[in-house]
Amino acid sequence: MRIATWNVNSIRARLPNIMDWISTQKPDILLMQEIKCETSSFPFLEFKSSGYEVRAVGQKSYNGVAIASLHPIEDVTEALPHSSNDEPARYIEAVIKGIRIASIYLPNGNPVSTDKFTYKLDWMARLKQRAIKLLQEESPVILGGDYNVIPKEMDAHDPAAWENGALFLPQIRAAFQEILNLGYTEAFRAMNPHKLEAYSFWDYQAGAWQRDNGIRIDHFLLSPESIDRSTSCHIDRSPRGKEKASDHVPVIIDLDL
DNA sequence: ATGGTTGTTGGACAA
Repeated sequence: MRIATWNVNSIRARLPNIMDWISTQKPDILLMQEIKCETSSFPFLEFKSSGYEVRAVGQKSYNGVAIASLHPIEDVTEALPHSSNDEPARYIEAVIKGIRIASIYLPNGNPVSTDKFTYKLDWMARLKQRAIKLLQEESPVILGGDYNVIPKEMDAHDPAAWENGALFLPQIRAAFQEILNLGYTEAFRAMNPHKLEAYSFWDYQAGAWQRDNGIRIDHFLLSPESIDRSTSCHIDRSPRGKEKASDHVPVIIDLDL
């Protein structure tokens, strides 16, 4: 079982790249973030022709998350608990082959001195509550997506450039660590403890990709029941070098099921 | 310090 997460930065702008990647990697499940379209505008037919069922929750212009799967998607939840009606489209959760799996687009939180930062903290607190609830099922849980969190210094090419930002401030890293402390494992670092220059995002600006000035902010958090079944986790940076690339690349996890 | 880029849109805003 192969599961990938990818912030695609517009599903419509990225469709050829995504279809190309899917046809070679053939993930059983692909979690997507920043589809940047309303749910009704999602290119469901293109995915269906590649064998994928898709459940999406979108909105006009911004945000939006989706789950594409070769296997039946059941028991879909389209928002975090305690969301308001006008909540941005940042969370979708479902059950696939007995795995409870979520596609997460955690708020960026910048600028730090605005309500965007407090919204990020509030969102992380609500995610923690959901994570607690899901652990109680004592079954495989996989929370994948763009967390907008750089966990450690080693996860940034230039940590100093990020130290006062909402992706790396101690308060944010602590909130991320709180979720791990519940009993979740951040799969990439657990399975590649010393790997350096393993990034999942490079800004479009200032030649960040050419300089390998990246950060690792796209993560898989696994419950004990799912980390026990995982065999590897890696990042495929190759899509970042293509024409019309997203600024993020896919993170892939393989499981024995 | 500023600007550098991309996407959605048709001017900012978000990242």
